[in-house]
Formats: sequence, C-alpha cells, structure tokens
Amino acid sequence: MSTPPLSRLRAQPASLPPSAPSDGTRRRILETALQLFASRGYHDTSIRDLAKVLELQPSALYAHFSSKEHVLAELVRIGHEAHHEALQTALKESAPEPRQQVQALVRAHTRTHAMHPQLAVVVNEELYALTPELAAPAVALRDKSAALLAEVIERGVAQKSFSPPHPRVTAAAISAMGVRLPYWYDPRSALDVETLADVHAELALRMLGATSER
Amino acid sequence: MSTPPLSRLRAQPASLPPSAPSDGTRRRILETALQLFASRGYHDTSIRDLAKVLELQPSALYAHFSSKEHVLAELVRIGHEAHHEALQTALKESAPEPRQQVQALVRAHTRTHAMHPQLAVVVNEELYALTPELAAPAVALRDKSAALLAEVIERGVAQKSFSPPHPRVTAAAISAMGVRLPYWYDPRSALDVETLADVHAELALRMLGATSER
DNA sequence: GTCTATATGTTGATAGAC
DNA sequence: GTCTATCAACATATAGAC
Repeated sequence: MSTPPLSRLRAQPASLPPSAPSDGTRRRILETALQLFASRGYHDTSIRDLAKVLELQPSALYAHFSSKEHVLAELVRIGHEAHHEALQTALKESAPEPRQQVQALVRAHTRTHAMHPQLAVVVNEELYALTPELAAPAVALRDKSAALLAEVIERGVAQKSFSPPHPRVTAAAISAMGVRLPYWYDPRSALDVETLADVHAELALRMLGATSER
Repeated sequence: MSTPPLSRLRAQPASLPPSAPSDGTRRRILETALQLFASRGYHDTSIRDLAKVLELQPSALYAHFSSKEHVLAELVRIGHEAHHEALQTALKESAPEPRQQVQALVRAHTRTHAMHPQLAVVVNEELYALTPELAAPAVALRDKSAALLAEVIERGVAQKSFSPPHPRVTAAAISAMGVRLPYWYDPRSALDVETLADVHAELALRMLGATSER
C-alpha cells in the first residue's frame, strides 16, 4: 500500500447493500475490503493491510475467504446483483410507457450509484482484476442491465415518444451520468439523492427528446 | 501482473498526443507503459513487465526515469496538458456565444477521449496512485478545465440562452459523456469521431435546454 | 476461528562493469 | 545507456498449535 497519497474516493463509511451477508466477521471483512479497495485500489491493498485494519492476523482471513481475489469477487457480485435488482424492481413498479420507464430506470441507476459509491467504484474499476471465470457472472449481469435501458429506448423511438440524435450513444450518455457520480457527488451535501435522481431523469428525457410532463 | 485476465480497455495501439517527447527510448517507454497501465493498471504492472515488452533489462529504465511513479506522473502530465490545451484552443476559435462555446468545448472533450482512450483511462484511474506532490499539477489543470465549462454554462444561464435543471449536475453529466467514452467506444467502428462529437454536442445542448440550430 | 511461524515468489531499486 | 547481479522489503498463502 505504501504511504497513502490521494484517496480515490471521498472518505465515508463503507456502505454495503442489504443483500450482503449479515454474518459477523465475513461482513466485517467485506466492509473493510470495500473501504480499502475503493480508496487505494485492489492491487495496492494487501492482505496485511486488510488484516491490520480488522485487527486480525493475515492468516485469519483465510478461514473466511479462500483468496484475496475471492474477496473482490464477492464484492463485485454483490454490487452487480444489487444494481440489477434495483433496475428490475424499478421497471416492474413503473407505468408501461417508455417515458415513465426511462425515468424509473434512471432514478434507480442514480440512487444506487449515489448511495453505494465505494461499491460502484470497485465494481467498475476492479472488475478486470478478476480472472475471466470469476468476472463472468458480473459481466453477464452488466449486459442484462444495459439491455434494460436499450430496450426501453428502442420502444420509445419505435412509437415516436423519443427522438434521440443517436440511440446507442444517448444510452451510453444516460448511463455515464450515474457511473461518474461517485467521483464528485458528496451524499452529505445539500443536494439530496432524490433531487439528484429527479435531475438525472429530467436530463435523460431531454437527451431523448421527450418532454418531461411531471 | 500475474496472468492476463480481462483487459480493462479494448486492445489498440497506444496513442500519445503530439506533445509527448519525440525522443527514442524515453518515448518508447512512455508508449509501452501507457499500453500496460491502461490494460492492467499501474499497480499490476511491474518494472519487469515493462522492461520485458521493451526488450530491455529492468535497470535500463532507470537511465530514463528515476522511478516507476515518475513514468506514471509523466503520462498523467501529458494527458492533462493535452486535454486542457484542446479545450482552450476550442474556446479561442469559437464564436463568443455560449451555445457555440459549449459545442466547441464538448467536441474537443469528446475528440480527446475518443482519440486517446488509454491516456484518458490512465489519467482518470491512476491519478490517485501518485503522491500528492506529483499529482498536484494535474489536479490544478483538472480544476481549470472544469471551470471552462462551468463558466460558459453560467454565462448562458445568465443571458437566458440555457435553462438546465441544475447547472452543476448538468455540467457533470456533460463531462461524464466524454470521460466514459474509452470504456465502450471503438475508434475503428462505423461511428466516426466527428459524428460522435456532433452527437455529444447535441446532447449537451439538449440537457442545457438550448435548441441546436445547426 | 484465531494464533505464531514460515515457505516461496515478486517487488522497486541500486552497484558496478563495459 | 545498457548489461549482470543483487539487496531488502513485501507479496500471497500455508502448516500446525491451541
């Protein structure tokens, strides 16, 4: 780890979604690893660093995870599953019109990234530190999540509710708003998450050429 | 480095902007480091990995850079300077109206990220691997670049050419489109860089509530 | 499930010859 | 400016006692 330079992410308590294990030590390891991986990166965090913060001996960690890589894989799994489930739930609870569905998807996407910024960063920046076998389930979920938005946009274009300048590029731009959030948004700022989600939903509709009608 | 898992970035020839040193070995080191840092990350690339690709002994690198960190620092410097200069030039050559200036800034931002994707990734993901002293000049340039866009938006809002739902969040969303480009855009695809830049400029104007009038 | 102790390989960086 | 050789520190992971 060497001496701490800049931190990649604003310091804040590591936040795991409720789907994470509730068990004692295993959860503590995941939370601490999340904090360290998010601020210094996976490769710059050693098993020793992790054990030190946990006030355990390095060897004790191997009673809970078979390798450092499996700790990361578990975080990546949790992150992708929480994100995908949030999107699916949002879609299911939304009215069937493309306009409302885009709003629902964007709000869920934004909320997830704003409320679990460390997890978002680790999932996005450290996925490629995993062997293809361990990364595969996450990559599959990623594709499914992207398809949810793409399909809604496609439907909106087909029924002329949307008129984006380029559907694929616009979908990427909409996704990017959320993905970049952890790097500048401070959840303790005056701007609360729900307002932020509303603004992102409005920006998405503008990009798609749909008026907001709220 | 261990065995290559997934690559972080689509494989493609490392592309340094013209401002990089033209000299022989020093430039070769930078190009190779850029390729490796972009695909595997700084901390997962060893001096030995770098030397191997260059067909040099590890010790030979120290005749050109005083440390591994200084190689990264040089890449980060080149990347930030090229980006900032592109934005400044775009502004200078643009008409003075906020609408045209936003188009110019977004086009330059997008071109830079599309044409030098590895550099963009390394600059954005590995900046925090540097000690604060080595990172400081880049951080300063970053702030100046962000201010260029913020000021144009502010001016457009003041003179009622723009009506973004939230100027700061909208500025972040506009920037995010470009920053996320390297992760999905393939410069060899049918979508050429100038078309992409046009689409991003149009999306930015839509977010700002300015009609395009092209 | 935690500890002490250690095996085994890799790391960034340097010394000194040519 | 490159080489060979090497140092000291650190890495992940394991063995075996309690």
